Amino acid sequence: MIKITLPDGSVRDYQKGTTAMQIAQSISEGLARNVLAAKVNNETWDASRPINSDSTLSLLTWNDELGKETLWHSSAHLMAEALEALYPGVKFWVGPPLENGFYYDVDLNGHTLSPADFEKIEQKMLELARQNNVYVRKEISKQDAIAYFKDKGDEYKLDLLERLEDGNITLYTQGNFTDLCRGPHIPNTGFIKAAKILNVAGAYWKGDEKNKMLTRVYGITFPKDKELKEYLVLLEEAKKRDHRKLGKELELFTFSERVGMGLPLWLPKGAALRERLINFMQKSQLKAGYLQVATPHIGHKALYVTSGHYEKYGKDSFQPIKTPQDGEEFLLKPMNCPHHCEIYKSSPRSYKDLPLRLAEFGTVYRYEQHGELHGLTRVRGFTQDDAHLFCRPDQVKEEFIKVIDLVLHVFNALDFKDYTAQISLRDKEDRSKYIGSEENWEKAENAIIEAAKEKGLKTVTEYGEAAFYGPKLDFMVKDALGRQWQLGTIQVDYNLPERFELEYMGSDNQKHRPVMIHRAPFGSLERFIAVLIEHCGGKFPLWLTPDQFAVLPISEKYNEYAQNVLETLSGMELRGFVDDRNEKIGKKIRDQELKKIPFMLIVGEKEEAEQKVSARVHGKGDIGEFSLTDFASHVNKLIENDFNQKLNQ
RNA sequence: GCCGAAGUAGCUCAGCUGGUAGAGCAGCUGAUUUGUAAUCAGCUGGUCGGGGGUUCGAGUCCCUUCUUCGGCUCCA
Repeated sequence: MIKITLPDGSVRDYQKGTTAMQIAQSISEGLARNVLAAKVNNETWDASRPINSDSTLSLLTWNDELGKETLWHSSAHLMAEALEALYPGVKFWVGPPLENGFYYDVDLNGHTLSPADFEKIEQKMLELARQNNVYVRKEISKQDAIAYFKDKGDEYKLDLLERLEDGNITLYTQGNFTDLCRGPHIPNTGFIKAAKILNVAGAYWKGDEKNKMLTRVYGITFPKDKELKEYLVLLEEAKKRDHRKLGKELELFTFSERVGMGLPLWLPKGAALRERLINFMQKSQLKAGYLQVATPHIGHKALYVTSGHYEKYGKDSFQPIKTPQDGEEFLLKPMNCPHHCEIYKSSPRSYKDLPLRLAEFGTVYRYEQHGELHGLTRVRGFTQDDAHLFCRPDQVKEEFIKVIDLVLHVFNALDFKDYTAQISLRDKEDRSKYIGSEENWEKAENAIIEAAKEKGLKTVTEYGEAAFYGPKLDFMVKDALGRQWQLGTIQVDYNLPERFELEYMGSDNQKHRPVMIHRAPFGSLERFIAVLIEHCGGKFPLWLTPDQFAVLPISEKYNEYAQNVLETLSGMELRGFVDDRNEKIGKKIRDQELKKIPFMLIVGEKEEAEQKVSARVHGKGDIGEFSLTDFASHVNKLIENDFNQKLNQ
């Protein structure tokens, strides 16, 4: 007999070799019907795998992340089986589960796949699923595994096998499909009741652009058809929040082929929103002891040779601009730090001057590959809320922590709760990608790790994500469709001060080298606004929104009063406009609702007589009559409360 | 840059197997003077992304190029 400890702490005795599924059955039939996999001593196992020793056990269902993961992983196998049935000769690389669904990388062996084929694949998957085929686990010797895939002619699996240790190799078979796989899997294909192929895309084999491109087929499955329908509705809703769509609808920004791809043009409403964000940041920075500087859009090539950027990115940047007569080379600035280093150098610095915090909303230009451009989130010209802090080595941690506070202040003010703090360190394998001494990197990486720890940030650590001159703490936020983007970034840098030979006079009357911290809470204003738009679905916070109100006269007879209302409210620092089109009030309301204007102020005979407005809230409806001063204080109070509430969290 | 898909009026889209472009909204003009999510009528508007080709004839077929979309690679 073995002792099985369940999550509630209870201990039960079972026969040696009992499976999680049998244990589930012993608890309740209903539970057994929903068990997808099991966690045995903290390892995820097949529910059908015999347990041979005392263990802790939790049963995984669709409600567990790991349960979902297992179902989707098994679904990838099911899709592979369907693909193999439909397209003979396809070869398989890997097919992992994702946060939402799964994919499989396949070599279609000359076949092509397009959205028109999706339904066929879905149908095949469901047909196979209905066969309730069991996922059979089989431990196999490396030799036999190699023989199997050699016979099948699947060189990708052979490549995978090369790196696996003998004695640790398992195959899973369901129906007619056998895959090299660590598992675990759901008990049988019958758990998969709904399937949707989402899209296909190319993906380099092993993620290396020198390799062949495989076809990545994305899909998602559910244990109930209803859940698939709900998911598809959710996807549609998410698409409505896409900043590219809303940016057009709300007249925030546009692009022009003639101006050039990836070069956003800010329309008046978008520019106003941008300005407001800049003001907000400037105020926050002023309080935090920053000094505003301004530098030009180009810099001499020598500047970037010094910084190391030229060597690292010279080929992949916009190429130098030459002066007509002496052929001097200038680069569009891809970042502000070299300019700021020169500002630092413009005068001798004392230890008493530090930290020196130089801030600039600097517009920078980077050559992004054609296929990379994406709305406002990936562009070729963008504005950073950049600043560089020059400090003494003993100030690094404190300064770093202050910057974290500033970033969190900004995220809080804009209600960004769902972010990931990512510590981006060097590639463990390849150090050739970075400049600077081992010692400096050690110091910089430790500074970040310690500061993040001290602030109690929940972090994930990614190796190979550091900048070439230093490690970073990046704040990642997801867009409407779940794609993750880097917004805020903080970087500790011991290298640029060395390259620019930055110095300060210490209390010991000796020259010392300062440490630099690069930081940008928004990161890029363009990207930040993109994520902000998706985050609030175009319904911006009142303090930020381009137009806070629209005055809607009932008929043209009240246009003049409407103008007076606008002027009065504008005088009270509120923003809005008059909709004096020759339209009925219902039409005006509808249009301004669609434009997501927070307040609609309806004025007619009664309002004019009483010198009032009838206010209506976006998405809610009529909230009654206000005098103009009452309305202004109502709005200001809402803004104030909103801020206090958020910033006190 | 790579793989795949798409590009028709300012916007959203229709246009079957090739027979000389169509709707709604927006815009303009007029009527209406309106009370809480679309007043009515008329009009304007497109070298169907660009270039080349096949054909008697191309939005539709072929080639090429640009842009956009979904990913991959990259991201100072």
